Amino acid sequence: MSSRPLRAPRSDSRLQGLLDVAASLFAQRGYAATSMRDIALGVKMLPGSVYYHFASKEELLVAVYEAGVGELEGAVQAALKPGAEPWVRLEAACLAHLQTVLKSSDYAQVLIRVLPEDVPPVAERLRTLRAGYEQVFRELVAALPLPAGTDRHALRLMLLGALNWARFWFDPQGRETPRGLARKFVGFLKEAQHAA
Amino acid sequence: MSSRPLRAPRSDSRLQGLLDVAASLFAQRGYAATSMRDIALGVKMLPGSVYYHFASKEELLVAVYEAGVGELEGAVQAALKPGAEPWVRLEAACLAHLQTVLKSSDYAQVLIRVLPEDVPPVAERLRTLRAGYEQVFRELVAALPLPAGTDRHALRLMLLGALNWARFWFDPQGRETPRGLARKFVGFLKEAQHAA
DNA sequence: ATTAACCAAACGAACGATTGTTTTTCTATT
DNA sequence: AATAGAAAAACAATCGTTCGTTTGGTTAAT
Repeated sequence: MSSRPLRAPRSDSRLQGLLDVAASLFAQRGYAATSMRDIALGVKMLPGSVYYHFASKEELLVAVYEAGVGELEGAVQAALKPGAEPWVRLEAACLAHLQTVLKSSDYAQVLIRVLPEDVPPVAERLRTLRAGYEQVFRELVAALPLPAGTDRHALRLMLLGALNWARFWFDPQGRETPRGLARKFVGFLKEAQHAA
Repeated sequence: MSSRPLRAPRSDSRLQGLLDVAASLFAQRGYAATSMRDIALGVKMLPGSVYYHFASKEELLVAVYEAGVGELEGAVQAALKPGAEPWVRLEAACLAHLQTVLKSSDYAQVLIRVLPEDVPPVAERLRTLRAGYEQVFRELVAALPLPAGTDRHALRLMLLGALNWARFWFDPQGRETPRGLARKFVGFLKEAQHAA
């Protein structure tokens, strides 16, 4: 039954704008320092009206987190050429990650800025979302031709840590570019001997 | 005149306890999510009494930050043997940094958890404090025997990023140890060729 | 020795502002 | 006529902070 598909949400709905502003503020100020009023005013809504779209501040954050994972996964997948060498693929993924986090996406920045443990009621869902994304890097690192005994777990965490931390010092106006960083970071690891 | 030295501050003062609790809560929950009431209750004071010791929440954070820098600098300096090889010295510094941040010191964790930009009124002071500490790593990286053309700036930021990010995934109960991490992280970089 | 003065340290109580959220009412579109 | 979407107004709770007062120990003059 119910042959008619549910009516598509009104095209000019401000839901998207709401998410955008929330992502922007969460990314800029963090979760606790961002109020529902700030978000509402950002889309010229009244504070209470936000609750028509989201049941709580936490749920709003989860929605932003989901969009962030989506953007990151999309960017990384789009950058991965299937046939390429493992090291080239890893560098491409790092570049996509850096570009998304450092420039294009407030949503992706929230993934780095807001920690799951900051919001206990939804911490587990946030952790799951994040872990889902990081799975890509697990596979990329697993495919690397490395000396036996190399701790791939540590290598992945080192690389992701370096990438994520870049958010805190990277200056878009500066000389450093995401491309240069990705090349150097991966380059530092590439030819190491990795003695156990 | 007034030959007598000023009376020493009362030994059992609760100022230290106040700082300890503030550091612990800031490290655990972040700055915005920690209230002056939480801190005061932690030392069984009333909220207003905290203002006898610190003019504002921001100043309290600065004091914690200063103590954090002190602990980190102390730990790293103590770990550095003057004569040792550059790579050995770097690894020792990383180990000291990791141990302090991951285990012993709430104060040091605040340096990682609370970003200068989170507290605009004192952001510049926080940045200065942090930069002062990181100077040690500048020197350590500068002393490394590396191929000409290696970007030491990027190498330092990669290493520090990896170290700092460890705070977000490290599990004290797990198999990984600070010592093992320091050895692996530095090891990954040590024998790379670092093509420009 | 006694007392008056002082001062660090904290209490107790409140301030106005802001927080996340709820409820009820209105309005535009279908 | 029905409903999605937002306005309007308020709720209790909590926020950082201020202020007048009290306490207890130390110092200095009697």
